[in-house]
Amino acid sequence: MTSLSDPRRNEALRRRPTMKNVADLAGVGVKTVSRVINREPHVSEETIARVRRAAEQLQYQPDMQAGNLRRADRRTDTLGLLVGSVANPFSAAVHRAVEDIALERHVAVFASSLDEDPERELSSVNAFLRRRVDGLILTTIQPSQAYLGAQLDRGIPIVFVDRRPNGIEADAVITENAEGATGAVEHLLALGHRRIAYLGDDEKIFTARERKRGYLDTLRRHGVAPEDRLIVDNLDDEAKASDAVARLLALDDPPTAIFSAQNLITLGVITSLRSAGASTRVALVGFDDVPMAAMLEPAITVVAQDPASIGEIAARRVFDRLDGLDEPARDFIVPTRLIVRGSGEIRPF
Amino acid sequence: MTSLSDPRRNEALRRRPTMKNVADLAGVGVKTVSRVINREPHVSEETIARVRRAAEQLQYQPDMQAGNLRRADRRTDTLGLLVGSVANPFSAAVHRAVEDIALERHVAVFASSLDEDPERELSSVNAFLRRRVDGLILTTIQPSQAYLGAQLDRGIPIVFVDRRPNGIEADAVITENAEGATGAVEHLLALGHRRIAYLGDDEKIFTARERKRGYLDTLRRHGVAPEDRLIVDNLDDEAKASDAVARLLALDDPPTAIFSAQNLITLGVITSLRSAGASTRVALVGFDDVPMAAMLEPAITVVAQDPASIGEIAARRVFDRLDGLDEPARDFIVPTRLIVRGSGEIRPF
DNA sequence: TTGAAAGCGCTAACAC
DNA sequence: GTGTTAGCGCTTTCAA
Repeated sequence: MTSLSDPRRNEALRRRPTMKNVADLAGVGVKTVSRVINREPHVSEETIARVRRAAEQLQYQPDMQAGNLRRADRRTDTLGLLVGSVANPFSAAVHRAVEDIALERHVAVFASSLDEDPERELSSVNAFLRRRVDGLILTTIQPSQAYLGAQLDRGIPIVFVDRRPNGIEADAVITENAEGATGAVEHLLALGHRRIAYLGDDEKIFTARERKRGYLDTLRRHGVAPEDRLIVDNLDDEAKASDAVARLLALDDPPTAIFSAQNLITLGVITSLRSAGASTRVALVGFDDVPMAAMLEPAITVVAQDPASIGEIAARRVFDRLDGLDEPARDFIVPTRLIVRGSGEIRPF
Repeated sequence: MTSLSDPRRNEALRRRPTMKNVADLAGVGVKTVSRVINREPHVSEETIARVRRAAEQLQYQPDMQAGNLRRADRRTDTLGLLVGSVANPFSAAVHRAVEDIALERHVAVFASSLDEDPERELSSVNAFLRRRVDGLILTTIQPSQAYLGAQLDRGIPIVFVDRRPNGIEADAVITENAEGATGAVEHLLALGHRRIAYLGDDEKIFTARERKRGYLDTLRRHGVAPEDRLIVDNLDDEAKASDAVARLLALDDPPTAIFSAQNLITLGVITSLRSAGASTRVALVGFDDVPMAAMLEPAITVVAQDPASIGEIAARRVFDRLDGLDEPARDFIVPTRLIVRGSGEIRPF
C-alpha cells in the first residue's frame, strides 16, 4: 500500500499517465486504447466506454510528441511564425489571422520576434525546425534565405510574408508597396502638390525599396523631377523622422506635402509638423495605418495595408502545400486602400 | 545509382536525416553523435570535427521531440500562453515580455487567443498539454480553473495573468485594479468633481469588478454617495460606450467627469464627447493606456498598466518553479501609473 | 474485435 | 574516448 508520504506514490502522481496506464486500468491492450483515443473503428461500444472511463479517471492526455514519432504522416500539427515583433500591431494582426486559420486544423502556432536581428532569424528558424514544425511563415531580414533550401526540398512549406525571399524559390505574400505609394503620390499630385517629400526607412528593407520606387516612378511619370533634398532615407525611428521634418521645413522652398513611407515615421512626422505649427498647412499621407488616425486633428490620410488578409493567405498557402498542392512558388499581392481622412487633402500653399 | 526521378531517392531526400545517418556518414556510433550535438565531454577533438562535418553535410537538425521522450528531465522547452487576443495591444505586450524571458532559456512559446470564449480556453489548454508544454501562463475566463488541478499536482507550473484563478491555488500576476481606480477617482475628486460617472465592462470579469469596487469605495470614503444613474456596466464595445455617454450627457444634471474603466470604452467615450462638443468640458480619466493618447486634443489622462512587467513576472515565476522553487502560490501585484495629459485635469463646470 | 511486437529518433545506463 | 542496448509513449503491422 502506498501512502501520501511514500516517495513512490508521489513519483507516480507526478509522472503523467501513459496509454499503458489507461490500458491496465481498463483491462485492455494499449492498441485498443489507441483506437479509442484516435476514434478508430472496430472497437465495441462497451470497450470504448471502459477505456473512456479509465482515461477520464487518470486525467489522461495523449502525448502528441510520442505519437508523432511513429505516425505515418509525421506531422506535429505545429506551425512556426516569425515576425518583426509580436508587440507590433501589424505583426500582431498577421499573427492573429494565422492563428485563426491554424485553429481550424487544430494546429498550434509558435511565434517569435525578430527585432530586425539576422542572428535571431537563424536561431528562431532552427529552434522551430528542431521542434519539427510542419510549416513556416516568415518575415525575413537575412540577405539570403538559401539556408532554408534543404527544408523546402524536404517538403516543409515556407511562405514569406511582407518580404520576398532571396536565393530560394518560395511563396511570398506581400503588400502592393509600389502601387500603394503611387496611389498616395497621385493623390497629392492631383491636389496640385509638386514639392512632395519622401521619408522612408532603410533601403535594405524590401518594403522600403518598393515604396520609394513607387514614389519616384510616379513623380517622373507625371513630369515632376524628384528632388534629392526632399528625399530622406534610413529613418528607423520616430525621433529621426521628426528631425528630418524639421530640416525639411527649414528649407527655402519647403515641401508642401509629405509622403511618409512607414508607420513609425508617420508618427514622427505628425509630432514634428505639430510642434512647427504646420500640421494644417503641409499635407501628409502615410503608408500603413496609424492607430487612432481618425481621431487626430487633422485626421491622418493613409495607404492602409491589410495584415489580416496577409496572414490568412499565408496560412492557407502553407496548408494547401501540406495538403499536397504542388505548383511553382508564386507571389500573392495584397492590395492597399487609400483612406482619406483630412491630412492628405490639404492643398499646396 | 539513384537518379533524381528515382522515387527512393526522393523519399530519402524528403525524410529528415537522423542521428543514425550522421553516425554512419561520420563512421561513429549514434551515442558519439549525441555527445557532440549535446556538447557532452569525453569526445576527442578529431571526432567532434568529423561529426560536425557530417551533420553539416546532411543539414542535420536534432529532433527535440524524440529526444525529450527519453531525457531525464522530460522537458520540452516549450511554454503555453493564453491571452484575450494576440492582436490586442495589452496581450501583445505581455506576449512579447514572456517571449523575451523564454528566449533566454531557449524556450519556445505557443500563443493562443481566447476571445472570451470559455470553450476555447479548454481546448487551447488541452492542445498545449497534449504538446507537453513545460508551463502555462493563462488569462482565464472559465468560472473555475479546478480542471487544471491535476496538472498543477503533476508539477506543471501555471501562472495566471490579469485574473485570479478560482477553485485552484496558483500564482497570479495582476494589476492593482482597485488601487488604480482609486487614483483616478481621487484625481478627479481633488479637482472638485462630485458627479463622476463610471463606465465599465461586464462585472463577470475580475478586472471590471475590481475597478468598480475601487471607484465605489473611493467615492464613499470621500463622502460622495455613488449615484446609480452615473454608473453603467456591461459595456463590451466602443459603440455601447458611446451610447452610454450620450445618455449621460442628456441627464438633467450630467456628470462633470467620467472614469472609463477600460481601453475600448475610453475610445467610445472620446468619440461621444467629441461629437457632443463636450470633450473640453467634461473631464475624462481612462483605465489602461490608449494608443496615441498624447496626440489627441485634449490628450487623454489615463491610469496606465504595465503589461511588459506583468509578462516578465509571470514568465520568471514559471521558470522559478521549473527550477524547483517550492513555495505557496501567491499574488504579484503590478502597480499602475497615473499619466496626466489633459483630459483628466478639466475642472467641473 | 483485439493485442503482441517492432520501431520512430533520441537519451540513459553501462560496458569496453 | 567510444559503442551497445534498452526504453521513452506512441503508432504501425500483423497475427489471432
